[in-house]
Amino acid sequence: MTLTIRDVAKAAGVSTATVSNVLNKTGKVGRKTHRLVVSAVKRLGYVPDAHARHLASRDRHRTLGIIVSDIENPFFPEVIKGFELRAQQLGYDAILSDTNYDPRRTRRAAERMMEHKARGVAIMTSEISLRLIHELARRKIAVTFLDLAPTRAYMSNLRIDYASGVDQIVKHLYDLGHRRIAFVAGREGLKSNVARLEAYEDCMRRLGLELGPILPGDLRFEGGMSAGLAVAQMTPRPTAVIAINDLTAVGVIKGLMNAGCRVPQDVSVTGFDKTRLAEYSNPSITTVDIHRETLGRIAADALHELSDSATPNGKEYQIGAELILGESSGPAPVVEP
Amino acid sequence: MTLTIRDVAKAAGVSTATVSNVLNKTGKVGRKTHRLVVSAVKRLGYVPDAHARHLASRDRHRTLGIIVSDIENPFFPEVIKGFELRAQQLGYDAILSDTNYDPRRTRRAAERMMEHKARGVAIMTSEISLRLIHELARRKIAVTFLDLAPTRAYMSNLRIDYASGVDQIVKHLYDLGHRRIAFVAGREGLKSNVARLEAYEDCMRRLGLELGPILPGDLRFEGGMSAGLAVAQMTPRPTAVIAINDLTAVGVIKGLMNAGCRVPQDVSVTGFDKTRLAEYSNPSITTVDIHRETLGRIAADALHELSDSATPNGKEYQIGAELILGESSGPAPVVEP
DNA sequence: CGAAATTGCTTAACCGTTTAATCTCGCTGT
DNA sequence: ACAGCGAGATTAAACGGTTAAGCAATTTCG
Repeated sequence: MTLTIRDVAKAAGVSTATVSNVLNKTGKVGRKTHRLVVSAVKRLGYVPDAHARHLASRDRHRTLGIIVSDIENPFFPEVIKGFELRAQQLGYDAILSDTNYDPRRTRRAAERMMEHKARGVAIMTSEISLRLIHELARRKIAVTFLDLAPTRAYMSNLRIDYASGVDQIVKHLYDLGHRRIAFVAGREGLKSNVARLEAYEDCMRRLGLELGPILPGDLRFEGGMSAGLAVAQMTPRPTAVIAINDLTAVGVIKGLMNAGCRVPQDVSVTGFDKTRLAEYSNPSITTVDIHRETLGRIAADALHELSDSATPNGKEYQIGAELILGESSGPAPVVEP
Repeated sequence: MTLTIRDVAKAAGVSTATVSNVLNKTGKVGRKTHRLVVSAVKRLGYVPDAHARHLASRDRHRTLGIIVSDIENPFFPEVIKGFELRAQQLGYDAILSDTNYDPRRTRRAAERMMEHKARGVAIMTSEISLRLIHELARRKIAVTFLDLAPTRAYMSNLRIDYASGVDQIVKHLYDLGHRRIAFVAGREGLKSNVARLEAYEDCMRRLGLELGPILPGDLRFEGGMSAGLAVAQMTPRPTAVIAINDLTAVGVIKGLMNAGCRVPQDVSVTGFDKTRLAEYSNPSITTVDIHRETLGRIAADALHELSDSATPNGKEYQIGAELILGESSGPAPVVEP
């Protein structure tokens, strides 16, 4: 019924093996025959069956998977894009699963990767159980994690250089004359958030500055807004606020403005992650870009390397971060007498 | 080497057919044997090979594809989410391809769908050639389009109700007392943009209003900003601006503000699409939500229906739109003497 | 009680490719 | 003229499942 390699073989007057050799460019086919086959393929509009291919050749055709927690989170699409592009370049078929923060769907996602006989899986969510990780390891499926520790066999770790990002922000503010620098935190459970907070504390200490007030946040607009309101009423008031992410920063700005503070004239505000929000909010936000597309690309590279080498030792990769200047940060206000 | 159904069969002391029947819940297996098999599967940690499954049973295991032009465009992630979720519920495996507006990659995407023997493909990009569409049709692969016409066999169309969305915006502004309402356009080639412009003209006419100035835009921040500047300098100045999308609206607001206009006291501004931008920009934007997740869900449903029925007649589906009130629109300023 | 129907399981062919092993020639070199 | 050799093609056995057909044991029923 469906068009198979046999139909092509018949049409070209050769065997299926020859057609296969042409399709896979093994170079074992003579010029004349090659032309015959190619033209038959064209004429019939033949497209090989991916499943049959995968099944018959465990090595030539491979797939790489990526599991994200929430495709709606603007962090991920760029990562996915980088991942897919690189995977494609390396000759892999890429499949994506979204867990939606749901353990059941996370389990399904991992199963899907196994079912599809993925060579490697980039796990871009922290909500994954050890059981699943072990199951992947047992099948010798390469894995990359995001900001997690376990660099064991078949596992590499992608570390985002939050410290450097935070350093750049703090130094930027310091250079602008800010000394009282507040911090609006995110969720305590999240490694990435904790890392940023620690980097902040670290950097402040190194600069010999007193730790500014550390306010709670929720990674959302609302949390930022109440933090902004709180900051506006402090005495002495911090002259700068470092928010855990852009969305929080937008909230902080709104809160400050509602309380009558000008940004950045009275208070400077910075974000993190360089979302579109940072660029288009009003004022635009000074933030940190953590090369997400690069992250995706490196994940693919890492998986490729792991699954390719005979001795699959995990590595640690660093993803850089870069300060992006916006309108939300400016010189510290001159001290009142 | 890899764990196969034969290993499970051996471990459970039954035939592979029985294992298969248990796995597929055909109900042809006795209770005792069933338990035996299930426990063997658990014990060994067996996961069936998706490729072999697909190959062996062309009907039980099916996949649905979705092709988007740019996963970074915040419009798509939600659509994808709705699509994947529904596809999963209907028992399909969903695969995604991103074309990045590149015809070559669009071609690859379509080929991938054919290789994977997708039952249906939701095409969420307008950059697709007729050749490709015909190739899909020839293979009897169901297809859904976005705002395109050709409702033929194996093809359904998803129509976003832009008219209703625009109507709601115009009426909302009208009710607020606005009479001079400008429009900032997008790209001329895009159906969706044209539809919005036409709906605007239509609605203005029905309300007996003079068509406000129609300014060029580029779907981007910059275009919006220069439009905003332009509007600020007009006499008489429009009291409201309808932007083709949220990003443009943000630009318009920035432009207006830079020119000394207050939003919404002097000029009201509205967007379209309800992106995060609308919610978090300052002021937040009055916009139109076009239920994207629903769009994805309906796409999956449509494909399911097409590929399932014996007479695959294309249908037309409507996706609703809903006005979302923000801070960027308010009562028209009182007319100066 | 024996034939017929039902239940539960196995056997083996098949899905559409790839690929190792094998075969067929036309050439080379002696 | 002939053994030896490649290049180029074919044959057939996988790959890991599904499923129609067949068979054995048990149940149903006249």
